Amino acid sequence: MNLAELKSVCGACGIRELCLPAGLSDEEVHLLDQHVAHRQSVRKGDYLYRMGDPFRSLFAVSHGFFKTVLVHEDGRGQVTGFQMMGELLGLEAIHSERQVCDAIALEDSAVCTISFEQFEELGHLMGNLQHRFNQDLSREIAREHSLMMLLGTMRSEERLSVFLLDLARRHERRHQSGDAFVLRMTREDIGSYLGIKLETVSRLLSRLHDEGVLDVHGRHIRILDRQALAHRGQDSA
Amino acid sequence: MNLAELKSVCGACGIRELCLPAGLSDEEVHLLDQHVAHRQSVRKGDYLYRMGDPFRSLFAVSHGFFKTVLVHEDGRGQVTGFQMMGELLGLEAIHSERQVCDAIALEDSAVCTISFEQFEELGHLMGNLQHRFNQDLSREIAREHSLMMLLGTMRSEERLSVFLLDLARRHERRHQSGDAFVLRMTREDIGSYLGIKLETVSRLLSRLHDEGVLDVHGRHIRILDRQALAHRGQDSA
DNA sequence: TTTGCCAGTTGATCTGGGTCAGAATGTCGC
DNA sequence: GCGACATTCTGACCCAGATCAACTGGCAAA
Repeated sequence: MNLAELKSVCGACGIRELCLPAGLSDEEVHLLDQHVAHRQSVRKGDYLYRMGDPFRSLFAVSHGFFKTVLVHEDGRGQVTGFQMMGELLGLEAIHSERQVCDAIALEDSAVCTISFEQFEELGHLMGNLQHRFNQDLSREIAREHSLMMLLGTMRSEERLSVFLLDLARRHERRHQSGDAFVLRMTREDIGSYLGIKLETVSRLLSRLHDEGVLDVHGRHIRILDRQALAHRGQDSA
Repeated sequence: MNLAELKSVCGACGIRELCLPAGLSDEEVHLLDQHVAHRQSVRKGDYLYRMGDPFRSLFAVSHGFFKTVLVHEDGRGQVTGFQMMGELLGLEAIHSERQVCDAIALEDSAVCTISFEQFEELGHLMGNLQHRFNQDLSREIAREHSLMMLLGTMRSEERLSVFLLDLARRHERRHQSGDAFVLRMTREDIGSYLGIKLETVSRLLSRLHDEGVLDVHGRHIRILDRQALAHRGQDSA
């Protein structure tokens, strides 16, 4: 890879339309490229950042898979999200000088790092970029509203169904099969995210398997009946 | 009130430092004032906006009290937040053309309306304003992470305690007593927000009253023992 | 190959909070 | 002030999911 290629990371990136540059013109992407992005790899199990680290940059997942965990002072933790390629990490820390949660790679991954200071300057030059970014932040707020609804009103089977369908949708956006995919996280991570215990996750997966809605082999999932999955929990016992 | 006063709403506003203009210079506030804000009153029980309404403006609560409710297609609803004076409404809709939840006044209230299109232009002129706004959005994301933690890991007594202490803190920021205040919302609203049933809210309030932690008379609350309240649920049975 | 260790599954039992019901209290329009 | 309706409180019972526990399988280090 030569210097020119390094200088045009975003422009040549396969997931450009899933990531920050979505909707920007070639020229704008070029500007974004030149000033603010470089790559960094993160090994499975490693922390991209930890609560309390100084906040300087946003990260875009280039490839791989992350989870973010909010750790309470008494040691209890809650998984607040899973991030796939094209998604941003660090949005929740902008208001602070410090990271407010942990970000951990669930497989060998890479991120594009964007100095937030430079990013704000760039947003100032490029109204379009700033507009997209406002939308990204807002979308994250709306996503979390939905999650609050999930945690506040749904029964456990519905929570898991919603989770699996969300994963399917996100895989499809990335031109990967939404019907068959591999879970990158443990049953415990899923449970934490959904506000249920890992045993319950396991039991629910077994049940959906037995009922022919899913094929479950460890972390390999195949969705056999999306309709059935979509209706789980909300009406049926 | 004459025209000059009307033209300088934010500059003269008592809650200026709690609201969007926080941290801006007098000149910047003047610019914000002149271009984009005017007031609108909302009666108790009225909708400020409904899901599906076109999104054009942000709202800042000038005085009064609101709740936002996310309504699921099957009719189930979840209260996603309560907004006091100085707080912004509509952030979750920026990414869309439409409002994604309902905003309802819980008492006679007033809001300052800010065209989002004009606001983005203004942010472009005023990096400082844009920076503050990024922080506001980020703070909202972090707030919702905490709420996910609450909904995902806490027992009901701890949820209610956290809720009351949060209300107390927000009253104090507004130079109102954090020890004695009036709840503007029903037990059902509180329960919806906290992911528990109204009967449980009622029982918990009665228990905290009996144990001398709170004084509860209908919606009038007095916190008698903050320490006890802060430790509820996490260790004790 | 053995050993140890997670991650996951499954069963038995328990319990916090949900559900249902009814009484008490507030609040608002007239 | 009075009637009507909404909100809150309290009790009795129930159940979804937590907890506790035993077991299985896969994989990595020795």
